[in-house]
Amino acid sequence: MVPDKTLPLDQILLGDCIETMNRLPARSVDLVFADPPYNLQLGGDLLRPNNSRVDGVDDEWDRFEDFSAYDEFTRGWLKAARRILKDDGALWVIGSYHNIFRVGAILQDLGFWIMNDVIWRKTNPMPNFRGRRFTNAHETLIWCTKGKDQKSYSFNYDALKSLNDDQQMRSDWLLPLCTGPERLKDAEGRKIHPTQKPEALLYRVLMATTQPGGVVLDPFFGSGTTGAVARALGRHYIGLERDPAYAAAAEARIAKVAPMREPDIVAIRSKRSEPRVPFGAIVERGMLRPGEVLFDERKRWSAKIRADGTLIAPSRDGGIQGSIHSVGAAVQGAPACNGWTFWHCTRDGMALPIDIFRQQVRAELAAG
Amino acid sequence: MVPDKTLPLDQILLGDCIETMNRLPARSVDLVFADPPYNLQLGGDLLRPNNSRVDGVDDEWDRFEDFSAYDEFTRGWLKAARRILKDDGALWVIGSYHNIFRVGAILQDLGFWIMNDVIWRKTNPMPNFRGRRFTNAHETLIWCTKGKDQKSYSFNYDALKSLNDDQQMRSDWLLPLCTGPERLKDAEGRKIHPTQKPEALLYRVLMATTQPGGVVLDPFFGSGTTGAVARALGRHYIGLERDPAYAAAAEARIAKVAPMREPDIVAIRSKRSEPRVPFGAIVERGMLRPGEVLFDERKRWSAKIRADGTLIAPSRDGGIQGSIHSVGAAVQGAPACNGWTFWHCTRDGMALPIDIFRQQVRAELAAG
DNA sequence: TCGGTAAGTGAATCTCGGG
DNA sequence: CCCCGAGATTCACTTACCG
Repeated sequence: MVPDKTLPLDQILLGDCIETMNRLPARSVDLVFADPPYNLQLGGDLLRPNNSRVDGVDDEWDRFEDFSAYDEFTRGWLKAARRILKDDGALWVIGSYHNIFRVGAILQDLGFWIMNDVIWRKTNPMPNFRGRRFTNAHETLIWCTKGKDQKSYSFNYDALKSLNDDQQMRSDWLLPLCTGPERLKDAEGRKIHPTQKPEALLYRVLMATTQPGGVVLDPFFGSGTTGAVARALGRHYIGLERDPAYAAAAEARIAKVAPMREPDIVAIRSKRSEPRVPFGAIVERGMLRPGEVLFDERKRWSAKIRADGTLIAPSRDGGIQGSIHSVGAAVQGAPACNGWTFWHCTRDGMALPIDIFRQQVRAELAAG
Repeated sequence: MVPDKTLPLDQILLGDCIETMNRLPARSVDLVFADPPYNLQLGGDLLRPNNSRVDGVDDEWDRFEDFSAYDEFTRGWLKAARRILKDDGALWVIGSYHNIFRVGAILQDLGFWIMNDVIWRKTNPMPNFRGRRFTNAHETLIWCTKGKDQKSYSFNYDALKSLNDDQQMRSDWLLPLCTGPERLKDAEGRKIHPTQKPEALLYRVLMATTQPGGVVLDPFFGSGTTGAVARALGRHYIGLERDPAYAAAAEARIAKVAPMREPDIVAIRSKRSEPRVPFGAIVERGMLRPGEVLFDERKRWSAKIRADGTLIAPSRDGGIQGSIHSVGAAVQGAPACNGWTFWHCTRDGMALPIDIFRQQVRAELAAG
C-alpha cells in the first residue's frame, strides 16, 4: 500500500484539528482513529473511602457549554474527517456513555455506515466509590465506513481470527488500562496525559482495519498512542494536536518505538487450534513480542512469533506457518501438539513454557 | 411499596403504546423497561407513529428519511414514558448499534440522565457468517433517571453486590441468549417471537432498580419476559403490546409463573435504609459511660465521652469537641469520618468498634 | 536481595434527609 | 431554596518502603 507522498506522513501537526484536516487533500487517508473529548460534566470533588481525592478529568478541553455545543463540535470534526478519508477508508471513535450516543447518531446522520460497535472491557476499572451505580467498567468504540454501499473496506478477518486463537474476534475486548511503564510520566512522576489509551487497544484496531504502509490519521493525538502503534506495525501516522506539550511528549515517545520487521507483521491464514485463552492475547499484551523466537524444551526446533499470533518455523520449502499447535506438530512430524506446553521462551536466562502467560491471562479473566 | 390502585396492574393492554401510555396517570410507574424495534435496516418491522409503514429504500436521501422517522418514533414513546414515570422512577432501554445511539442521544435531549450504559455480553452469539465484521456479541442497555438532579432513584447496590460474589456489579454482564425450554415456541416448534430476551437479563434489571411491590411498565411487551420476571420477583407489571398473538402468548406464559415467596425476594436491607441511631442513645442506655475514653483502631488518637453524647479530644488549643464523626475527622485532619467504625472501646481487654452497640440497639428496635 | 505491608491510582456525570 | 451534618463507600494493580 503506497500512500500519497504529498501527505505530511509520520508527523505531528500543531493546531486546531478541523482547520488542519481542511488543509489536507480530500480522499487521502485510509483510517481515522479519534479519541475526542468525552464531555464528562463532572461536578465537585469525589473522595475515595480513604478520603483521598480522585484526580478527575477537569481539563479545559473537556468543557462544553451544553449538548448542542458538543454536537456542533462533533459534526465539525466528523465532516472534516469524512472529506479526507478515501472512499474505502474507515473511521473509529472511542467514547463513554457521556458522549458516544451523540457521536454515533451524528455519524449516521453524516452518512457513515456502522460496521460494529466494540466494547473495551477494562480488567481494572476504577470502582464506584459511593455505591450508587454499577462500576463503569467499559468504553465503547464505533467502527464505520463512509457509506452503506462501500464494500471494499479493509478488514483483516484472518489476522484477527489468528490473534483470537482461530476463533472469530468478538465485539467485546478485554484489555487492561494503560498503567505501569507504558504510561507516560513527567520528571515528577505525574501522568502527562489524563486519558492515555493502552497500546493493545490500538494494536487490535490497526491490525483489524489497516494494511501495512497505510495512513492513519488521529485528530486528537494526545499522548500519541496511535502513532506509536502505527510505527511499530509499519503504518504511517498523521497526528493532529492542539497542545504543544502533548505533541512534544508524543514525538519523543514515538521516536523510541522500534518498527517490527515486515515478515512479522504480514497477516496469514492459519488452521484451527484450541480455543480458550488465545495466544494472540499474549502477543497483544506484550508478554511475548513479534519477532521473538520460541524453542522446544531441548532446543531441537525453533519458531518465530508474528504479530498476528501465528508462528513461523524455518524449513526447506520456505517456512511452516500456523498456530503454536500446528507449527509444533509440523516441526516434530507429529500428528498433534499442545503448543502451550511444547514452546518455551527465555526469561532471565531460563527456559519457560509459554503456558505460564496463559495462566496469567486466565487469572485476569477469572478476576474480570 | 404500594402502587396506585387505579393502574391496570398485571395486565397486558392491546394497542399503540404511545396512545395507551397517554391514557395512564402521570407520575405513576416506578420503572419503564423498553425493548423497542431495533431498526429500519432489517426492514418490515418499523411503523411510523401514525402507523404508516416505512418503505425499505436504500438510496441516501431515503436513508436519512428512515433515520428521521425512527427518531420521531423514538421521541414519541420516550416522551410518553417520561410523563407516566414517577419523579424518582427510572427507565431502561435495550438496543444494538443500529438504533441505540439515536435512542441514547434523544434520551439526553429529553432531559433523562444516564446512570450507566450496560453491556449484555452474549456467551453464545450468532457468528458473522461472511467474515466481514467482528462477531456482534453484545447488546447495549441504557439505565437513566428523569433528570440530573434526581438523587432518590432506586438502586439496590447491596443486592447486586451479593449477586456478584460480594464485588460491585460491573457494567458488563455475561449472560447466554434465550434458548432451550425458556424460548417460547408454537405447536410446530417455531419460535413465537424473534427477539425474546432472557429472563436472567430482566432479573438483574429488576433486582437492581425496583423494589418489591413496585410497578414496571414495558411498552414493547412482546413475549412478556418483563412480566414473567416481575411476577416471579413480586413486582407489578403493565405490558403494552400491539400484536394480539404476542399478547396471548405472553399472557399464557406469565400465568404459569410461580411468584417467589416474599422472604425470598426481599433483599438484605442496605445500610442506608437502616433506622438512624443517635450516639446519644448509646450513652443514655449505659452501653458507654460519660468519661469513658475511645480510641481509633491503632490507638493513634483518643477522645472522651461526655454526658450529652459528644466527644472531646485533647489538642493544643483546649480540645476538639463535637459528634463522634466530626471529632474523628478533626483528629485525623480528614474531610470526613464515620465515627461508628472509627472509634473503639475496650471490653474484656479487646478493642471493639462502637458500631456493635448501634447494632444491638437496632436489633432491639426490630424485635420491639 | 527478598518478602511483606502500606500507599497510591485509574475518562467518575458517585449521599441524603432535615430544618 | 440552601445549608448542615450524619455517616456510607472500593477493585485491580503498581510502586514505595521497611525490616
